Amino acid sequence: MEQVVLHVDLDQFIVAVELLRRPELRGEPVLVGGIGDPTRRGVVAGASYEARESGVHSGTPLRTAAKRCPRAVFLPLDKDAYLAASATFVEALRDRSDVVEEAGWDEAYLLLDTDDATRSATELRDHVHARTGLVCSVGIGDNKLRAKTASGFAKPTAGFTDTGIFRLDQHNWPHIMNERPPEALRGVGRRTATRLAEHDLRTVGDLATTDRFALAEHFGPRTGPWLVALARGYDPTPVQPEPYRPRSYGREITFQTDTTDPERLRTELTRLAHLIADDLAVHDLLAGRVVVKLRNSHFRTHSHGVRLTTPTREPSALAAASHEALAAFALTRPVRLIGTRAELLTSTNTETEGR
DNA sequence: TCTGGGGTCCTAGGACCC
DNA sequence: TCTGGGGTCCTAGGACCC
Repeated sequence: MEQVVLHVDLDQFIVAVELLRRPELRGEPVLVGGIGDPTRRGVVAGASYEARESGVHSGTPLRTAAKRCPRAVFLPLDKDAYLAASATFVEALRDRSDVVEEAGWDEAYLLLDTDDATRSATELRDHVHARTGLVCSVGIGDNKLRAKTASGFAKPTAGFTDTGIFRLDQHNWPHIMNERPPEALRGVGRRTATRLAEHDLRTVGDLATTDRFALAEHFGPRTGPWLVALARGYDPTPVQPEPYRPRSYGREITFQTDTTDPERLRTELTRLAHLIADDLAVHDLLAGRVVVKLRNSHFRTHSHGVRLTTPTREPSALAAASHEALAAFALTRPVRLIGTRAELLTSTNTETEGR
């Protein structure tokens, strides 16, 4: 008997949910994003494997996607449909383990005691498919980081296996990972990879053999050592079965055309503040601070916050605080995006190591 | 690449205090 | 008031993820 961490990741989740109700689109390049209109501002949220062959991925601007893949079928985002599918997915996982941690709509970690991890993973895939109609990839690991990384290799597009299952542990981690770029690590993006390259750290192996304290000098007291641990495949964070507790609720919108009208900004903030107030009321929560975010026509993002004198979820109070925060901006350039976010009262945060 | 919307966490730097 | 050093708290910005 051994205990393993499984990372279960639904394949092309958003598109897969759409195909369940539009089976005639199976095999076609399908792109989901925005309101389904590629002439409007927005990005791709879900791309079918056929569409990805044309160089379109999640995050690609819709306009660009339409140029690269003129045959593509564009569909609007249907958040409620994905939430419903996600709920069924998590139920299916809970049928098989008491320790399940959701990590977004389409992925989760779970702890499993088993005599045969591969067989259990296969059985889990079948069970998820039977309950949801969706296909998933499963990573088996000795911690969350290795399980998550493994599920990436288990994907049909990764070319490692056609079983939908891959295993990473302390024994094969260096062999599989050391020659790859640091961006192969979850948590290392392009910016960090560039900074690492400036220190001649170009592979996971390079990073794994670096002195943690030397790296702390350049990347900060927590981030430096954390990066080295990541490269070695270490991850002390436990699979947390406790329900997720949000720290903030926010809303933002991108204007179809940039605006310079301050009254329009205030009106928009009022509307967004009311939506957030509804969220807080539904969850019976109070805000302690409000932060307004603006993105200008140069795509530079700035924010200003206001502390609430008394914690509240009153729409008028959240709107007033948002307007107060807005007044702190210089407003020298046309505004592309405006948003506001309510930070919840800090419920005595319990310290956990890692990230 | 004319670049959404929802989030989380970390860091630097200033204010303030002793 | 020709001014050190350490600690804490807060804010804005940035990196990253799905």
